[in-house]
Amino acid sequence: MLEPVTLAQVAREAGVSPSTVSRILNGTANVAPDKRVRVEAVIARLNFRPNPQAQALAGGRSLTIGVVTPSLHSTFYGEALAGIEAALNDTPYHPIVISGQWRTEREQEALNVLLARRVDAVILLGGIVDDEVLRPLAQRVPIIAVGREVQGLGESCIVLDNALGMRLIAQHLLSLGHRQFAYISGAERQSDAMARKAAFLSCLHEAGLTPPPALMEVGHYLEDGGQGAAERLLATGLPFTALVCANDQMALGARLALYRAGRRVPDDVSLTGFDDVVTSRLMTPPLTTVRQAIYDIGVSAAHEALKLLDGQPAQRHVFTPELVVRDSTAPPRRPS
Amino acid sequence: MLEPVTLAQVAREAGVSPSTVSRILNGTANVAPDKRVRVEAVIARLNFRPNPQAQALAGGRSLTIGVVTPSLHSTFYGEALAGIEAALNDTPYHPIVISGQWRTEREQEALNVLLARRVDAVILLGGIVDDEVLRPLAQRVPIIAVGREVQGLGESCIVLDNALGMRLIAQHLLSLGHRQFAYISGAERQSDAMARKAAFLSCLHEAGLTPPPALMEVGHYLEDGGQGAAERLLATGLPFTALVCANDQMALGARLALYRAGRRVPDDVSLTGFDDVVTSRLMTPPLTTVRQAIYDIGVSAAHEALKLLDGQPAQRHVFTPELVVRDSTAPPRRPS
DNA sequence: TTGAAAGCGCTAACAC
DNA sequence: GTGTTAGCGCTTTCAA
Repeated sequence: MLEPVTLAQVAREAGVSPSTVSRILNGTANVAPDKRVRVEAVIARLNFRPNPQAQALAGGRSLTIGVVTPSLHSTFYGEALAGIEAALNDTPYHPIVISGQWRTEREQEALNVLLARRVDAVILLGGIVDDEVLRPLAQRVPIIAVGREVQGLGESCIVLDNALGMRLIAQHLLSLGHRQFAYISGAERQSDAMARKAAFLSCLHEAGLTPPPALMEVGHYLEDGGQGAAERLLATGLPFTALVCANDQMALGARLALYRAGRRVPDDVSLTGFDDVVTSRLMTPPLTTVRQAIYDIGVSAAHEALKLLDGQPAQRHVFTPELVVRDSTAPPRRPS
Repeated sequence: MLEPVTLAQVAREAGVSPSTVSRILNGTANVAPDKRVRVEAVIARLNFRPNPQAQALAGGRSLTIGVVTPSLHSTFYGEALAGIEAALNDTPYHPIVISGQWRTEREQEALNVLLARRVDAVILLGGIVDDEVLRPLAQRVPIIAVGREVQGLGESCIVLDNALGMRLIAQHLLSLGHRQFAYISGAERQSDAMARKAAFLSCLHEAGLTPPPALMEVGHYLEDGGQGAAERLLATGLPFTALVCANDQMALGARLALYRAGRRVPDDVSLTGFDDVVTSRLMTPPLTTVRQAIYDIGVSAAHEALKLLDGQPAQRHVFTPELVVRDSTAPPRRPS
């Protein structure tokens, strides 16, 4: 195992002091052109890269940004991670990602690990950990929350207009003539899940409709949850011509339940999602949903983190969703 | 921003020297029981966690394992990442993941960044970077290659029996009575893609069949690639009753092309994948494929990396795939 | 068994 | 502009 080159070696070879090399590396101060040229040549020749651990220790910054995601193998959060990584690409910062695996205590531990690693900032993707936990943490490190409102975190939340998104879906289905709805929600403790559900219900109320409680199910935003919920909905025997899912992943699970039950989409049941993850356009039939520019949201989150680190104030973002009509919705066969 | 607790503070509060605290932390030497108790109490009270940067600098190990993945939002590699993360969970090591975005130069850069970060080992998931690049790297840091053979890397490759997997698929379709096949392959430069293709062709030859070259397409292992390839296959006008895809993601894309073309699955065309990613059982119809325990492969990769770091020799793993028959395959309607 | 002291590779005052 | 000098928080000889 070859030993890595150090800054001291570079300095020696170039006949300058370590500080000069450091200054050139960081642009901290002016350096005479001839020395700069000499040093840069040596750096290139030796293929020198500064040791980030040493930089972190000496500089008090670790040049890393911690990211907590509920899951590493989620189509949805995966896109956000890709956006974050891309946005950090041309900066000295690097993301370090830990998953909370949809469990509160794991998420807590993930945050602790990141703190121990002395990350310079934290980006929290969704997540189920309590606001109470986050607030004290925000005293130790700048936090950007994505897809959730954290009371007391001020402007550093990046959210989607969930109510608008769900209204677009509901109005689309209502205008197709649907009157009998079933709904699969995310978990109670997730603020965006509650926002979507509330918007759905209020839209229906405005149209003079109230879905029976038995047709309001919970699927925890996961594929399996959506499948189970759809199975329970079908088992009620209650009629519905449209099945509204609070995210695309649950719609995918629900699709399987409908397939197994022999219900055709959209002929027998119209199906909708929320998020427009990459795989939704590949479903059979392609899914009508609401586009949440999750990759861009990831990019924004990274930018906000960088701004915070640069001493600038964070700026609240509210992304606007967009209806994407595909083949999974159609007028009900027998309008009731 | 509260200042983190340091080892020196702990030592002072407990009335011992820093070295003693360090020894307790690392189990490096025996410590008198009473001091140990006192120190541990202080650690707990102050919620002290050692600074990993400082540990890295002083100890010469960064306690991180670099992971290079082609993509952060891939159902397939996402599972592997989850496996790696889980396996490292109860160790002092942490993964740091960088994506190569399916581009050689990015992958190279990812490896360089990880080296600069002084990772203690590297796990390379698939990837398209040349073996030539990997071999010198292996001198600087232990490397585990997953899903590809790297000549010269010795035992530290974890692979799947691709030939067996493809044989299972081909034999399944042949036994259903299919005689007219189309095939969508991964890229030329990926050794596993070539292994699967070779196995497919040899299986067909044994059955006395040779698919026309126009029905052998390339889809680069991605959804869009599969869709495009399937569109080109359909455009040839040549008949085929079974469409074999070298991975599930391409099968998903191909499914959309078939849907758009009005070809029913499996009535008009039987469709198969490879990998059994989590979403394949959720396709409409659920996909017949070959299961590659990718999560477990991730776990193994992490274990091998830990063994290497522990000075033990790596051990070559060859995982055995398993046929998973679902609804996307059926006998051809008009056996030709 | 324990403490003192040196040093990991770098940055940042501080002088010159 | 540039070099010298202290550390950053930890581990690890080396003595005691």
